[in-house]
Amino acid sequence: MTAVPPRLRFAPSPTGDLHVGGARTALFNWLLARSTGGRFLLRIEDTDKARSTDESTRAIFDGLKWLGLDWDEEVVFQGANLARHRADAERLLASGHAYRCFCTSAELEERRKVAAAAKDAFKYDRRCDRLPAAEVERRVADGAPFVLRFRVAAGETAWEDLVHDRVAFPNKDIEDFVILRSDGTPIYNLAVVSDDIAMRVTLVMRGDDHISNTPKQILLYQALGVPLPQFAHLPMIHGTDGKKLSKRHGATAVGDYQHLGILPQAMVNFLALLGWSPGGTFEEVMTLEQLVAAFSADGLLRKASVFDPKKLEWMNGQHLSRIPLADLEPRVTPALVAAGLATADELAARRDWYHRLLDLLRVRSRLLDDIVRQAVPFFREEIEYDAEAVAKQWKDADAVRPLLAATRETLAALATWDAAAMEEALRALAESKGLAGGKLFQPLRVALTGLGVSPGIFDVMLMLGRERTVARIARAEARLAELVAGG
RNA sequence: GGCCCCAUCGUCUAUCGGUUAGGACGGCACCCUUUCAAGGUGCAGAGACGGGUUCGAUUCCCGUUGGGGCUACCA
Repeated sequence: MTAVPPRLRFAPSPTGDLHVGGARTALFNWLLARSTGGRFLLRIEDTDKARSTDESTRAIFDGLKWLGLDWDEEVVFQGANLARHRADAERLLASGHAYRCFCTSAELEERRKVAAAAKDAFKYDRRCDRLPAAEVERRVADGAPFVLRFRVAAGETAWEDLVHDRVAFPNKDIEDFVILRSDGTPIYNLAVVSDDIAMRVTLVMRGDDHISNTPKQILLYQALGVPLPQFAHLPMIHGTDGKKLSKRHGATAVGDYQHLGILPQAMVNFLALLGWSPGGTFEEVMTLEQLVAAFSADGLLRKASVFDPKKLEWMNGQHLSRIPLADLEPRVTPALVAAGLATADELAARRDWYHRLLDLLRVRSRLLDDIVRQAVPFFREEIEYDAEAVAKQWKDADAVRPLLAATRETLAALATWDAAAMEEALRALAESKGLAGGKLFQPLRVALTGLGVSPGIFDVMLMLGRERTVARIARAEARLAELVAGG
């Protein structure tokens, strides 16, 4: 690793939501900064005014904040640095590293088409670089529009990549790329280099789809007389079909996962293990703090990985069960409120009860929504009976009804309302009827929750309280009577 | 087409020349058990292919194949 703490940056263009690929890039930059005492900077690359939007910028901020990735200095908006970009381009022109090109995009496109038809690789032929000085002056005087192209010298451009080791490009394969548009605005590679220099970025870590940009940027650094940063190119994240992650793979924005009920802790943990490994055998479920402690550029992998939603859900279930209740509560409360089950005030008023409920439900949940769904019978006064559960557990209504009645009476007569007392009395009741415990507990579960699935039956009754428990059983008896009557 | 990157179970990965190729997710089975989860145990499942180098290659080199990325006056 670098001797001095590195300065890293995440530089997305605000042309859409923060995607998981971008989030992973941001995460690795952040992780490396936090684990080395370096700095993590954020730059919004909004030089493409046509595609950049404020909503996108906001989505990026929100996504990063949700993930818990904070940045260290003022956000840099690339569009604000136009003057410098332009000055750098002019400097390159003055120093002879760039030249004016009068070819129009229409002409270029035509030549590209011709080359494609002939199955030739198109590369700008430098015709404008061969223009006599007088001709160039004449055209400029005439007001002819021109772009600035970087003059790529012969040779080879290579660098020692932190993840790929040595990567090299023969300069003959790099065309004289445009650095300044005819309207005086900078092209990506120039803007990036100019800004990275200005921000004193020492380590550029980004997706490996940028590998082919790197030799161009290196050439720019050299022409500008500035020492090179280190480069690290991260492998891509693919969809289950092996192709680059895109809309047709379903949820790809971090916001999508937030709404699906994924915890940021799980998202970060899952993403961290895509393209990075601490090596050896290790516990996969980690907190952000543990990730920071374990992270190192040495563990960066080069192979593209497939985004597996199944594992993300498992990871989420793990975090759901492990994080402090105090951290879980603020994630669940809004969902409960949105579902109309309770108000935030009501929940706050019986916080102990609420926390006990969360503790009961989170173990059997993978997504936040699973908690909400299971919480319903604990909040609604009137429960609904799940048809499947009724069909299975209340099949023999004539037998179940008296059993429930006896259960109700037993519970109502209990000296104390605690699990041990319930269990002792109910098991005794079942035994007196010659039944296994389950034969009593299952119909009771349906009576209390309307569902075939719930936390342990004694926990359910404890959470419900004696009064509601008894009332629900009575109501179930009535419902059973209707069923027998053919209702 | 050209250039570049990549290649271990279906997926995420361990292995830094010598292992019965290990773990996790998912799948299956069993255990626990009042249901569902969680947890525990077990089973199936991988070095793309061909050449080298070496006493010995998953590991190093070359090639083939396959996959991916880039190829704009987008970023």
